[in-house]
Amino acid sequence: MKKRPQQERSQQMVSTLIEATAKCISKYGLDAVTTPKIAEMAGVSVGSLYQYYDDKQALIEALIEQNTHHVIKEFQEFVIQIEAENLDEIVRKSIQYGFNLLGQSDRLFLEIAKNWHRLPVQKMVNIWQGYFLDFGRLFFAKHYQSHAIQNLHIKFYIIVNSTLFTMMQFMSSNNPLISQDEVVNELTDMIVSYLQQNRS
Amino acid sequence: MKKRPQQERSQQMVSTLIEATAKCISKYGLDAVTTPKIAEMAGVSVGSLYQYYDDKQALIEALIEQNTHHVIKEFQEFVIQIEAENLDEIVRKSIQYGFNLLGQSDRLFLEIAKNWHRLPVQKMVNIWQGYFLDFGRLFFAKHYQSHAIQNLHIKFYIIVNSTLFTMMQFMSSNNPLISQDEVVNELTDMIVSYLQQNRS
Amino acid sequence: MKKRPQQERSQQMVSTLIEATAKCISKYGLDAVTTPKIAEMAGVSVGSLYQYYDDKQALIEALIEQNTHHVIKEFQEFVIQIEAENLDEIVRKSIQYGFNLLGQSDRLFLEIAKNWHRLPVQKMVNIWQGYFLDFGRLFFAKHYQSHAIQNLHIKFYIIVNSTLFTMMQFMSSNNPLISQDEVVNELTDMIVSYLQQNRS
Amino acid sequence: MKKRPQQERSQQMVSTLIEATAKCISKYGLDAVTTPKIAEMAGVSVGSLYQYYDDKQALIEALIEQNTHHVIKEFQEFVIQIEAENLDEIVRKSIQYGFNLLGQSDRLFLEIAKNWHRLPVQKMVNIWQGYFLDFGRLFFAKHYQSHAIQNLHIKFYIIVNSTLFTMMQFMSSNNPLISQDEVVNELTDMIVSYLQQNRS
DNA sequence: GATGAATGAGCTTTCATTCAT
DNA sequence: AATGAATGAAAGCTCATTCAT
Repeated sequence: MKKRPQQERSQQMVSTLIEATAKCISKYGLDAVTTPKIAEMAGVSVGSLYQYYDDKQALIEALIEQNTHHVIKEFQEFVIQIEAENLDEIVRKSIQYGFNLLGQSDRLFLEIAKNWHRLPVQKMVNIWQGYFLDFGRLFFAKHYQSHAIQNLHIKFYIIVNSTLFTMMQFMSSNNPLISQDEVVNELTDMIVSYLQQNRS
Repeated sequence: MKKRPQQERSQQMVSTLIEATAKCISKYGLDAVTTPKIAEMAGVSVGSLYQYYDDKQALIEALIEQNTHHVIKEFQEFVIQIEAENLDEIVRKSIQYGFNLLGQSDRLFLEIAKNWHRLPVQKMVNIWQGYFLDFGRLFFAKHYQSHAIQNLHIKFYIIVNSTLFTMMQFMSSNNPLISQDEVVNELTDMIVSYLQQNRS
Repeated sequence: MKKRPQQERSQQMVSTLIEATAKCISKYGLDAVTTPKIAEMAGVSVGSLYQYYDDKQALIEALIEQNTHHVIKEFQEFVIQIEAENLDEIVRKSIQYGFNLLGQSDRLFLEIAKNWHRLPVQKMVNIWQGYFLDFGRLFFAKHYQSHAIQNLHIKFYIIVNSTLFTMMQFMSSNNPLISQDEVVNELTDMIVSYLQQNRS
Repeated sequence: MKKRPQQERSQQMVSTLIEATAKCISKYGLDAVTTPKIAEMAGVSVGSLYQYYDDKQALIEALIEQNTHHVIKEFQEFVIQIEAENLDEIVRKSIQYGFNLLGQSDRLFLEIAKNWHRLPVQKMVNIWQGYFLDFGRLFFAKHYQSHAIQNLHIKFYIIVNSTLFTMMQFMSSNNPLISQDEVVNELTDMIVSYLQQNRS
């Protein structure tokens, strides 16, 4: 961030700008977002935008970062309250939760997901993976003490990427031959069988 | 396509343009490709480009389509000559093949993969899935006659998307903690355990 | 230059653009010249400007260069036809010629002279100095054979810079206490006495 | 100036602003100086800047004026203590002094010199000339009583402008073929021979 | 008086597309 | 059919200046 705001209304401005950016991405898609559009959506001048962010990219990154933290926090709270000792159920509910997330918030998450490689989402993915990894270790320690799982970090890398992209792809293409429930079921099956493979 | 070229000269032009587009994407990246650059690379005028394609998008679509057919054809030939009756080996070799494909061809496939959602790749994915589906049915009919696999088309939808994106993500980010072999192994494990789940 | 024009009308365009740039500098001053103004003055679109020149700076440089060559050529022709074997007269007439040059052509030369250090005028100055140097050597060889002048290149460096800037300064400030003729006289005196110093 | 500050606080502010302007010109160059940068450098708000100066230009003018007075005063003190009755030596030492001035003080004087025409330097030049004129009259009255020098004010106009610009040009361009000492020598020669011309 | 957030006209530059030749 | 010069809307960004606090 370019400037550490010193008055309260600056905080307001930062919020307004990020919110406007989110709205613009939802409305126009990431490719068509422009600084004039963001400024207009925020009801401020272009100049103001550049008082707070070095450039357009910095603004979008701020949005992503803010969102990631928000989403992960919510997801953590969600997972904690899952009352399931069963891997299948945890996975299924998590995927379900992910679909809800992608489905709400207009196209925002979808746009982010689709533009993956041009956004600083790697950071976000790493956080997610780290989180899953911790969670996974705990879970497996508790339920499958006998066997430590090999390569857990690679497995989670593969699961996270596979799942996110398949979900995103499904959401963007409105495939009429497959229902969302089916995708949830099958993804769950895939993940669970993968993790339980070699397990007695 | 604007025009169904029926003369050899036109066919030649179409080929040249598509080839030039491929080279430009490889050289500059999809974002930086411009019609003047393509025309220059092809050694023709911009005007000619627009004689054969309505717009830039149409030209890129043509490239994708042509490429898909080409790649699938090559892949089919590759699969046929795999001398393996073992699911694990088939999957492993196919993924290996995919990595080779992404790795070679300059950046072309990688650029396509990364820009997935902005390209008419759905068509391509559908073709892939159709192909896999046919292949899968044959394979399972032969080896696991006893049990028809439920939801095979969904399973392949999930496998194709999961695999392609994970591979692409791996190729674009140069993750130093994970090796390509590990990704091949784990993806293979995931797919195989998924397909063999519920199987005695 | 960005593009080697391949059609005749391109040559026309290049001329038009340079001419328009000259007019704009004359009209608005170098600081206030903008690409839209140049394009408008030329009666073409901004885009055309960028087809022929990489950027605004390149266009201005082209103008300077063209002008330098033009002016030096004219000056050479002027000097040749001075029928004077007398140093004083040659210098006086040259300065007179310079004033005429600065005085005509709207403010163009004046603006160039004033913005000296931000323009690629060094090249131009070097050309001028080289020219003067050759001329000077010939002149002194002819008239003052007995004594070679020491440090002729430095002397010309000092004379060229002193004269050009004093003239420019005089032209821009409209000093009411000094007349142009007086400046011509005194500059001539200074130069001549400088060059004839130590001479019997 | 917008406001004649009569309180000490204001005097302080004026000084601070001018000093900050000088620092900014040294640091960024005249072209890249902005009012926010000046305010920041001064440790005050932009608003305050505009409380004391109508606009950026006025502030820079104030800096120039203050500096001129300061420099001239120092120069006077310098000249007084030159113990030389010889014109050559006085001129030489003065030019030497000027080079030291341009060379020190970061880029400030150089920037001023280079941007000559956009700054209210005329006033400064006039002051210099006035000073030199007085000095010159005294000097010539003392040493060359017999002949009053004609056109002394014009001669000094020409000398001041010639010298300042040649020095500035030399400082800004780092000409590798000419040394500073040579420039000092030749300028001195030029000025001295000019002033002593027609003198027995 | 002092602040500094907000402004917005205006700059340079790009590139898909057109159309006279 | 082929050409490529010309287009111009629109992008990202800057900064002197203002004015509500």
